[in-house]
Amino acid sequence: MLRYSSSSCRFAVLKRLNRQIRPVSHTALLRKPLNLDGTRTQSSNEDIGFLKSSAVSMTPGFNPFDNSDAVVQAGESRSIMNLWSLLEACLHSGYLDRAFSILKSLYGLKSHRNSFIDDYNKYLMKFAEGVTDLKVLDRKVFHDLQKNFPATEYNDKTLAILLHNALKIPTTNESRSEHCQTYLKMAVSGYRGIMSNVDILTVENYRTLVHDLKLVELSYLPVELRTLVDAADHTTETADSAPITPVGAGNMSGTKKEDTGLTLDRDIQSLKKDASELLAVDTIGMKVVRHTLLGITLTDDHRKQISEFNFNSASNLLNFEEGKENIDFFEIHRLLKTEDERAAFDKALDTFNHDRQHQLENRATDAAKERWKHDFEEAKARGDLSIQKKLNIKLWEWFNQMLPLVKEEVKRCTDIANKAVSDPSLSSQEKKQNKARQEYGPYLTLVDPEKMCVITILELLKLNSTGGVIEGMRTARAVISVGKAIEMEFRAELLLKNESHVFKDINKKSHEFKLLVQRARNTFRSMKIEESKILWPQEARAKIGSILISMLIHVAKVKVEGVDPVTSQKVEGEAPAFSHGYQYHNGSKLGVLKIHRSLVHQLNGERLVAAVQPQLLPMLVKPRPWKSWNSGGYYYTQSTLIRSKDSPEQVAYLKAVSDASAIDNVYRGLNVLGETSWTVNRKMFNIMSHVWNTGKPFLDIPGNENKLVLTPQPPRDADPSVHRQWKLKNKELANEFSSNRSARCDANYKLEIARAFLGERFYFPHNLDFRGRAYPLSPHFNHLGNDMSRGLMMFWNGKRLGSTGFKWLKVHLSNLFGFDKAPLDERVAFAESHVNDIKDSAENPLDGNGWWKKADKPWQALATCIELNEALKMENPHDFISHVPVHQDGTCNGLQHYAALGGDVEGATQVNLMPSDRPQDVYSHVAKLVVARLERAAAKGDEMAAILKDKVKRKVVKQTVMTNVYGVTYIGATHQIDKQLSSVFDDHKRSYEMSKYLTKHVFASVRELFEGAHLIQDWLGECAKRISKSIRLDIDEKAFKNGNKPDFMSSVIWTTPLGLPIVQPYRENGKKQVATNLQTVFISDPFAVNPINARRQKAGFPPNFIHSLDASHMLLSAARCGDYKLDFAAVHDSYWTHASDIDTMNILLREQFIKLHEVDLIERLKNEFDERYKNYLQILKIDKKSEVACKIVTLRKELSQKLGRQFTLADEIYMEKKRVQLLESEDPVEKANGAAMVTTVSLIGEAGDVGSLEKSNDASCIMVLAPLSLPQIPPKGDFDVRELENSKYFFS
Amino acid sequence: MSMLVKRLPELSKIPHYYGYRYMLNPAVHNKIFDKLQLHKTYLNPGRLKVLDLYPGPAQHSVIFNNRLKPAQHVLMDARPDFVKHIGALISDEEVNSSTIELYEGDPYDWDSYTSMIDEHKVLTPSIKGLEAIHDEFLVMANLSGMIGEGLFMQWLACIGNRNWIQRFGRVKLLVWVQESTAVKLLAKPGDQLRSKCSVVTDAFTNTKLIATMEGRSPRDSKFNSDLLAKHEPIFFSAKDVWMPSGKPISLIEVNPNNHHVDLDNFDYVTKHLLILKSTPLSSALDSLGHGGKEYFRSVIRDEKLLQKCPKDLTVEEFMYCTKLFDLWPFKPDIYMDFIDVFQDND
DNA sequence: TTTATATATATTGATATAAGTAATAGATAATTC
DNA sequence: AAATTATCTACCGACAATATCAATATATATGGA
Repeated sequence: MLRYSSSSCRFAVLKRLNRQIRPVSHTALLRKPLNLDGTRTQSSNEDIGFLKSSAVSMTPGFNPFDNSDAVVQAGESRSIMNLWSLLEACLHSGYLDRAFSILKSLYGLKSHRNSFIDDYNKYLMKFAEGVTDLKVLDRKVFHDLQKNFPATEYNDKTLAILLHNALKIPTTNESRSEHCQTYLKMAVSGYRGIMSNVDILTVENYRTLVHDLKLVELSYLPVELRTLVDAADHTTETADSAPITPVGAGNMSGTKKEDTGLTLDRDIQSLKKDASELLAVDTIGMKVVRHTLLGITLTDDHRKQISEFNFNSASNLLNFEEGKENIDFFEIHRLLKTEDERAAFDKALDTFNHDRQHQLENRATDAAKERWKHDFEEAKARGDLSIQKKLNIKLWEWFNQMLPLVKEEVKRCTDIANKAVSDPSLSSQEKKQNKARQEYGPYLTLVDPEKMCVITILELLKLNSTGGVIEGMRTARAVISVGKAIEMEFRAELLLKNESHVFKDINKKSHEFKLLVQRARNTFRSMKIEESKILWPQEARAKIGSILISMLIHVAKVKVEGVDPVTSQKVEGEAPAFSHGYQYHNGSKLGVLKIHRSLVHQLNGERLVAAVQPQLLPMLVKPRPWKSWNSGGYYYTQSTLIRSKDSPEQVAYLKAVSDASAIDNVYRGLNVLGETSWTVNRKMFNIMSHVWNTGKPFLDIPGNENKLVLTPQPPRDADPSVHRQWKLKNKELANEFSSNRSARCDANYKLEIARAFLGERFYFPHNLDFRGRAYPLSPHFNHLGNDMSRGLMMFWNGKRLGSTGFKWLKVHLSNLFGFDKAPLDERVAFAESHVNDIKDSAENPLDGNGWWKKADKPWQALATCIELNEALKMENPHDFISHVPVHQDGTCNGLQHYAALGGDVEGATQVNLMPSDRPQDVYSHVAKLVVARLERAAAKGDEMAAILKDKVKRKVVKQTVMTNVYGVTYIGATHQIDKQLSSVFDDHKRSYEMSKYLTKHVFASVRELFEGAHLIQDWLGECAKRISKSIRLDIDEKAFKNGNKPDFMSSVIWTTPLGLPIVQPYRENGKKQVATNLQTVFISDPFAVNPINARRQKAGFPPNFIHSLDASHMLLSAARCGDYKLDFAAVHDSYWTHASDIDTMNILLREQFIKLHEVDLIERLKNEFDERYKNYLQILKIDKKSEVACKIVTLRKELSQKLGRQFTLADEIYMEKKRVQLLESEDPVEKANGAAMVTTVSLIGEAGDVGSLEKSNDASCIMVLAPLSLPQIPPKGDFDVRELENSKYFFS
Repeated sequence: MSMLVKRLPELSKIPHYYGYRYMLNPAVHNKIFDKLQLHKTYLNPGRLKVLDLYPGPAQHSVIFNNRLKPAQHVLMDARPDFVKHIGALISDEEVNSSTIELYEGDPYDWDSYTSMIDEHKVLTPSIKGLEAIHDEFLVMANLSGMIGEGLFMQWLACIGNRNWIQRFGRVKLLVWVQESTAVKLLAKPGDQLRSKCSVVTDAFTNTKLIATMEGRSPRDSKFNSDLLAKHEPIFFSAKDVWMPSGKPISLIEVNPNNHHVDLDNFDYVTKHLLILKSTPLSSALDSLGHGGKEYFRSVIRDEKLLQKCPKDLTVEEFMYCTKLFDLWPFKPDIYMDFIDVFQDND
């Protein structure tokens, strides 16, 4: 983005984008008669995000990197991030001097000047903590702002800090009042501006200002705090409870009534704390998680709340079954009779869960440590310290040995940071070490050493057998994981601290007041947490990770057995549990951290699935709604809206549009997804867990294999090919073993998490991949998982089936069986014809004849069978309360979007965009077309066609048709088809030949069917290619370092209909070696701006664009379903809701699809491109002998002579840049100068039709710069998207 | 022989073939032949069988054939253009040799040898003992192409294993390789490029540098100057080499020795130690397995050895480490020393 | 006290590593002479 | 400016080479004015 003129404004851009470019053709008029009447026009003009957002991201003043000078920014944005994280680290570690010098560096970065005050404020806040005299503080601020950072102005936050300290530092009342008044008077945007800094001021501060000093009116306070501040005043005075309205009444007002019903006093049955209940069913694995998950239920506080509810409302329903499992909230909830009761229960559960969620996210490491300690002490008490120690005992020992080392290291770091001068007496090695400490020291001193130890141990155990290492892990992965985990912990603590700050110095008086504070906290969590945008540099992560790991390596020992090769005696000894070494892979070294075999065996034996990231489990409460690009999801675990693959560019765009609140529709959709409540399907869980415990393979659960056994080595002098086979065989065995292991591990994770969430209500916070598709944040266990995960979960809320629901449930079952290509009534009939099978499957899932196992998706089928069976047992099945999500899947969703874009009538029909009595099956249709082609060819005497023509079935072409949307290449498709055909032909060579031939026909058939779609696909590809080979005028000189061809830097950027800016992240990977304690690791610096990977940009754009559309469709549909209070979930192009709501959802999703495609998206995309990439240049080859070419050559010669050297491409670009700047100038003289200027580019511009001059193959070409021009939009077919309103099988 | 030169322009039509380069100056070949003193090994040429791999233009084959007069001389190549060329060449009366024959097979493929020797019995070398270099079998090869280095390393392993053609005895190899490969193979303790393959070369063979290409400026060879002094290779000009472009090449003579090496352990130890080639053994040994540092420090008394870096170690010292490694009760499983490549099916 | 040169140290870049090219082959980008 | 050589091969979620040394860039010290 260039900033040519300061006066350009968003409005102009908006207008440009909105203009109608594609003339409405006659056919279009015919197609869209409704366009002429007002209602339609209105609906298509309604902006769902695109217009506003694209305008923001293309305003000339906006630069993705937040500053105008692209040359500087690439370097600066990186150093800013590094300085920030270092500043943050230094401040939290209390290195104020160093922090100040960092501040100076930050001040030195001009591009950062505007937000510098925020950094200063952070510093000031810390600085003030150590100040005991207000005057000192005043002087400091004055001096800094006048002398040190004269170009900076204070803001309201600065004042809030001063105010806070004026209230904190002991002084006379007069002086205090005086100071406060002064600060208040200095307000930049009024008292409100100062008062809004709840992260600085505390409730007590507010109270003093309002009630004691009477300097501020209550109404200037943020609305959420007023009640509390008022209440704080009352309680201090009366110590008695005044009736208080709950804070954050906004979202709770509906339930206020129950609140009074649940008075908080009296008869609190203190329930016995019973730790053993947690362990009863425990296979030792997952204790950490389980403890974290379940342990929190133990506190009396929680029980109190539950029991209060129990006592008052439904005493006979609450039933703590001692010694079994956690409370089955789901069961309780399900059995409640009235809506009121449910609401009350929900509310109590919510309060309870808010607390648990808090614990879950914050106390994970402590919980693990406690577990180890507990086991250790138990063993000690028993006097059981056998050689084969239990794992936890070992871990506890390691922890205890590691801790002093870590503390020592932290101390050294602190010393060095404070001393700063290095002792000359030290050896060069020590000096080097100290230097390194200076770098990582600040990061290492942020988190409690105890926590760091626990994190290190857990991370390493978790990484066992990852990364293809047989008994261990990759070092690079390990150090970064540990570093990241430390950072995460730090950030969680920080968020926690920030949150508590406002409530810090409240005198907790009464129970009521405490509760009030509690409530306020909860609202605050979703309200006012300022997320940090700071990320630690990878380098810092790797460094502290390696420090910690090397300390663990040093202390962690295991008992080992071996055989003395001389005496053949068994020998026992002790060896490090972890060992750092290397392995080769294809001649590249790979750092590995091996775990000793005895420990690996122990880990397998104890089935420890160490610490699922406890921060990333499903949530017990509704996720924090998305409000901005980095605020939403978990409460204390920072997550960003988009999983940008280390692409600061997209983040910058996102920030801009997010700040302009242009993507609220995205948030709405995501929040609906997050609000869907789930629970574990207990029946399914029991079945699976039974199967699991047998250890035998079952469906997609692999069996339990103990250890890897390799084949024996062939004799030394066997032929080399024999040796090779042996090695291959072993690799295969290892591969099989480890993939089996990881599959089993994965299933184990799923089951353990499900176990922990039995009877719970939980939610999935979502975020987006870079194209806008939504994914749950929690890995392992979520509804995007495999059939097993999906079978394990169901909606928390139940809904009565009703007649349509009953029907849809049957259809669903039929679909799960793969019987989804028939009309709906046939699918219903299919289910009905299997009533007995359903009954048998549901009642004897494992011992019966296992009909359900034959389904495509057996686990989900079984879950559905169970529900259907229950329903059928009822007198009126329609009364059955159903929880199973029923799916509606788009048939080839990518093709559906393509067909809508391209307007192919035939294609649209085949993917069910057109109403039809029967669902169309595009794969069969393509197969038919291919056969037709082959027959024609065979008739002409083509032998291959004759052989193939009766071998082409649906299955043969399916994958290729499917992947065609993703831009599968000819060669890739050949492989796919070869896989199918290889069973037909025994000769590999021949089958490959046939595949090559057949692929051509399949491609041609698909192209024929979706002609418009393919033209669009090609067009998208061509655009991407040209864009990624275009040159920005303000290109970095460094980009020219290798010759006359610059590195291309522009990625394809577009805005989705919802306004989400997408930046394709494909760049060359810029990994570098970073030295750590253990080894150097090869990692990429996320802030490096590398040249574009043009190939991937091109190949990725068509599918990504389509995906961005289907993502938009999904989010729109989600939001709509949210409006209708449906429980909604989605897996990209499969939309889920209750059986009874399917009809509604079907209407809504069609409506949204139409809305999405009513606008000519392709045309709009072209406009956006034209706007965004205007003034970009491309390199063309044109005919040497053409007139323009001659002119250019002459000009180049002239300029070269004037310059006295070769006139380079860089010079040409620079010259053109000058011209454009002049042209866009305000000054008429400059403008005229610009117009008069002749550059090589302007010559091309004058020549007009450049395309005709293009020559690619001939030697008689010269390379010239031309303005970037994109190809014309391909013509559109006649399909009208509104047809699908009545298409039954569009989604089904 | 003059006709061979005549053939050159014709040859230049053959497309570039993955980096292979051939010396095409008869004079140089003759010089090389003189230097090799092959008659000292092959006292009875009447019983000598020669296997010539990737002969390409086969100029050297003809020259060697004429001077060595072996009983049988098999050229193995599979590249169509060269096969055609060789076919024409051996039927040319000027060549005048009844002993040269072509076996069409890919020398890269292990099966080519088994089928040629065991199945079709085209070439049946005698089996000789390990006390001396095989005196009735000679293998020549041109591995100057880009796959050449890899193939040579495998042949080296075959020398260790005594399989492949080395199962017939200690068979001498005359191999054209890229200069960089020769440098690697011949690196001595202390050299920058001392690597596993040079240790292995030292351990299994007695290898000599016979000829190498002159650098652009004379004597800026990558070879160590002591090495040049010791081997006194023949220097030839790049102009005598076809293709005109490509990397410089060298000719080495490999004489397998009668080794007694604990192959697998030796392989593991050298491989791992040489990763940290400039780290003193006292630290580097730790990367051999859990507790490596402690073990080796307890068994190696020689402090001076512990302070040496792997790149400075002699073969004997590596053997010593291997021995100690073998005696280590807690040594790691050396057969699990590979990465399980990440690959997902379907 | 200031500027120029020399030396020390940090950063960057190049190269080697292992040793069947997984069972398959064609298009296209990159590099080199 | 042509020919050889390398890369990649369907999208996303996804998950990563390293040791060593030479050469260059930057910082520090020194010396001279």
